[in-house]
Amino acid sequence: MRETGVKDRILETASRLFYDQGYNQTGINQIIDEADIARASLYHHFPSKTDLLLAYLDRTHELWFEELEIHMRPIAGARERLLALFDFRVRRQLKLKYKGCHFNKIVAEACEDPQVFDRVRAHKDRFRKYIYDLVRQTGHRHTDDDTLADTIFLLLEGGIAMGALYRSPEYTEKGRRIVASFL
Amino acid sequence: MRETGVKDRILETASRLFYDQGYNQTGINQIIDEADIARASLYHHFPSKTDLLLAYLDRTHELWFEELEIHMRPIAGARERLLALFDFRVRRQLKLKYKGCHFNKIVAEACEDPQVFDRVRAHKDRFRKYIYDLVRQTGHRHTDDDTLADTIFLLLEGGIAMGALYRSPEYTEKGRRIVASFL
DNA sequence: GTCTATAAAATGATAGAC
DNA sequence: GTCTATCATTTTATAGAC
Repeated sequence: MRETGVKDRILETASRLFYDQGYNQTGINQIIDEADIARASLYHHFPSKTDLLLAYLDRTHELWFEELEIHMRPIAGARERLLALFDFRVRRQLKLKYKGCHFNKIVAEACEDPQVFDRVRAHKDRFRKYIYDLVRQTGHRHTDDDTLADTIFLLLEGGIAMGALYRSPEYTEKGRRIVASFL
Repeated sequence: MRETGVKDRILETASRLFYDQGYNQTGINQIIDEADIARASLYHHFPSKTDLLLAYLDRTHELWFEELEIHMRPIAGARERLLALFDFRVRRQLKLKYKGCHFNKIVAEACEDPQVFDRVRAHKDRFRKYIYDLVRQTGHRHTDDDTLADTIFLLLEGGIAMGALYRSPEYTEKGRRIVASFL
């Protein structure tokens, strides 16, 4: 069993469990069992559970934007691309069974660790910038360039949160229709 | 020490800790210590930690709408009342130090208990209806009565979530400005 | 109803052999 | 680097005296 294989399997298993069950409800023992690795192997690669959490956030952040790029690649036109952000989120909700935003979930678990907050903020900041750039391309040259971008961002965040509660994409879809009426 | 006094003190202490630290990160022992009651007294009034959680949700729900009523009472006019919803949320964010929505936090902690989900949905349903009723009073007799209400609801939810992340009321305030431009 | 003592299991993390 | 055995805490919950 190659080292990288083991390390990856640990991180993949931990990622799945952290998202499905919650970080605090996932014990080290369960990760060891389900990844089928030795106890000491986990602590060799990740000295503490917090290190595993930070690696989870980094990995999820990377995968998130990779999937976004794949989704957005074939879509042309700033207006259509803005609406595609909602489609991207709806598709993810379906795929992930409406368990909400990976990052907001971790913040909600009352983790006070500043390293965690920094990573989550960095993730949201980057996505917000992505929206802002698209809005500018629509030709909306009003003073409220940013207001439109903020609206889209908040509707997406609200839609994901309510999707997790109602186990439904309907709020994200409502957000899409609202934005479509603006553009 | 009267029974009701003990029971109330347990629930008050648990409520504070569940919100500040998170439900899963709060142990029964800490509640017993900080409420300064006997171990068996807690289990007498609340047979399990889940019972305590359900009582917390019920209590928070009641207090939430009581505080909303107090905030809204002096405000006249449907438009002003709709905007006052944002002010109410901003004021709460300041008071509660930006720890987010009590109810969304519990859902995010990956509690699968249907009794929990039912209570959180009931809370959101009631607030959503509150918004819908106000929107109808504005005279907005468009087909998109509900769309406006949904917009307000989602902007509020997104604002609270981002408030918890950025420890700032700015996103809720942005939501207010967005809605003010509609009305 | 409240008390203390304790159970039974799970937690995150470490030691030392190989 | 991987293994097994184990530690010290902490977890939720119960028993039985008063």
